[in-house]
Formats: sequence, structure tokens, C-alpha cells
Amino acid sequence: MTASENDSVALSDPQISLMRVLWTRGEASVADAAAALAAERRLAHTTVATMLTRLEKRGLVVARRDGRQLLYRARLAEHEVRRSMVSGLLSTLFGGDAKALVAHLLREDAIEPGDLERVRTLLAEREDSGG
Amino acid sequence: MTASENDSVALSDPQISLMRVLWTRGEASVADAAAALAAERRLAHTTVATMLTRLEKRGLVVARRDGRQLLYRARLAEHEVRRSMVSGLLSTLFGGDAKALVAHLLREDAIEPGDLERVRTLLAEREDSGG
DNA sequence: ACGCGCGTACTACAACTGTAGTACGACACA
DNA sequence: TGTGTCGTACTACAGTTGTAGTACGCGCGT
Repeated sequence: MTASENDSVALSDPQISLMRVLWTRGEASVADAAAALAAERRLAHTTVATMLTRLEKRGLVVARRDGRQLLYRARLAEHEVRRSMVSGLLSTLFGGDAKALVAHLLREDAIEPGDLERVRTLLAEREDSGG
Repeated sequence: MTASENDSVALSDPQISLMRVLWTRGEASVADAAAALAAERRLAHTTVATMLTRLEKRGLVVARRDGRQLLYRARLAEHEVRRSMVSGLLSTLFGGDAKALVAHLLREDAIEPGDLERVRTLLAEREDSGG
């Protein structure tokens, strides 16, 4: 277990955006990332570089040298980050009770009752076909 | 619309703990809050005071003077904070798709398929009895 | 009336984050 | 080979947060 695989990963919104670029492309240079991010947030090249350096220091990404440039790669899969962050929110706001979160989603009209069945069915199908 | 009722409320864990005291007790002095928090986090009296002052500056709590002491009260209900924070997580991590979050909960074993029915039924009952 | 204690107000400081500029080295092209 | 360009490394700076100390004033008790 490398120190970075702690458990509680908390990424800010800009950081997630950046990670998403890595998740999507597998590997990306600063220029790649800045370009991919440009649509969403127009950031200076060096800003993206700084963010990546910091994420690397935190152990969330790894850099590989390719000539002059660095290629970054996420060390955690998206679902791992999701798990960690959802779990954090869950314990912070819902006493760790996932059912309470679902109830909240229903109550706050974020989701409709019928959707629950749909989700369950979807998951069941995926399990059947070997996920 | 008072500036504070923006929409995106982001509270850290310690901040939520403190808010929870206010939600539970309705109103609390610094001493009250520090005492209530002591079980969870042992913080200096002044630390709690600072946190409350800052939350007040952000418009998340209001203070009322009672003699020498200040009584703090949350300006947002717990469900409002939940809504805001869940919604933030939802858009950050799941593209705003609540179904994806539920799917995640199922897949990550945070919740079992049967629980969905239970939640749905529970909610339905509550609606029937006029919620 | 006076002093002590409680409570707030202000100050402090390190860490992290968002954001970006400057400096410097290396590679490619002329 | 010289030079410019590109890319990283380092520095910067303001804002927020976690955490707490110091200072000061008001009111209660004697």
C-alpha cells in the first residue's frame, strides 16, 4: 500500500476536471491537459502545470518523462475517487447511511421513484452479462 | 435573495460538525457549541469562536447578542446544505445524473438492491400520510 | 467601588488552493 | 553553431481553513 492510497481523497472541482482529462486520455502532457481543459476553464499553461505538480506531490498522478515534456497519468481510477468522495459525503452528511442519501435524492426531486427500478434492473443486467 | 443564499454551499467536515450542533440545538453560544463538539473534536474555546465568526461572515449563521455572549443560529436548514452539497458532488462526479450516483452506491456495495425498494416504499408512505 | 473572570475581538500562523509570472535549459531549425 | 521557442521548475500572492493565543472590556460578587 503506497501512502497515497490512503482512503480519503478529496479533490476540488478544478482538480477533478483535470483528473478527468487524464482518465479520458490515459496520459496527457501539460499542453494536452490545458487544451482539453480550455473548453471548460481557460487556464494559463503554467497553472495547469502547477496543478499537475501538486497532484503528483500528493501521489494522485504520476509523471513520466518523454523527451522534454512530462506525461501525466492518474494513479487512481475514476471509480476509486468517486468511491472515496461519495463515502466522505455520506459519512459527513448522512451518517454513512447510503439509504438516507437515496431518500434525499428522491425527496429533493433529483431522481424519480421509477428511476430506482431502472437502475436496479440495469445493474442486474450488467451483472448477468458478467461485469 | 440574500447574498448568502447563493446556491453552492461547501462546508468542510469541521464546519458541518459545528453546523450540526446548531441544527440540533437551534441556538448555541460558543461555550455550548464547544461543549457539544468536545466529544467529537476537542477544540479550544477560541477555535470554535473563530469558526462561528467565519461562518457568520459567510452568511451561513447569524449571531444574536444575549448579554455578554453571542447566540448563533444556522441560517440554512440541514436539508438545504445537504441539497447543495449533494448537488455539487453530483455535478462534479456524476455529470449531474443522480441515477449514476445510485448505480455507484449499488456497485460499491454501499447499498443493497433490496434497500432501494425499502427506500421507495418508505418515501411513498410518507407522501401518503401527507409530507 | 473594585477586581476577577468570562466572553468576544483581534491577531497569528501554517497548509492548501487557484492562479499565474519569471527563469532557465534543451532541442530544432537555419 | 547560434538562437529562438517550448516546456518545466521555481516563485509569488491572495484567499480559505484549522487551530489557537492574547488583549480587552463588561458585569458580578464582595
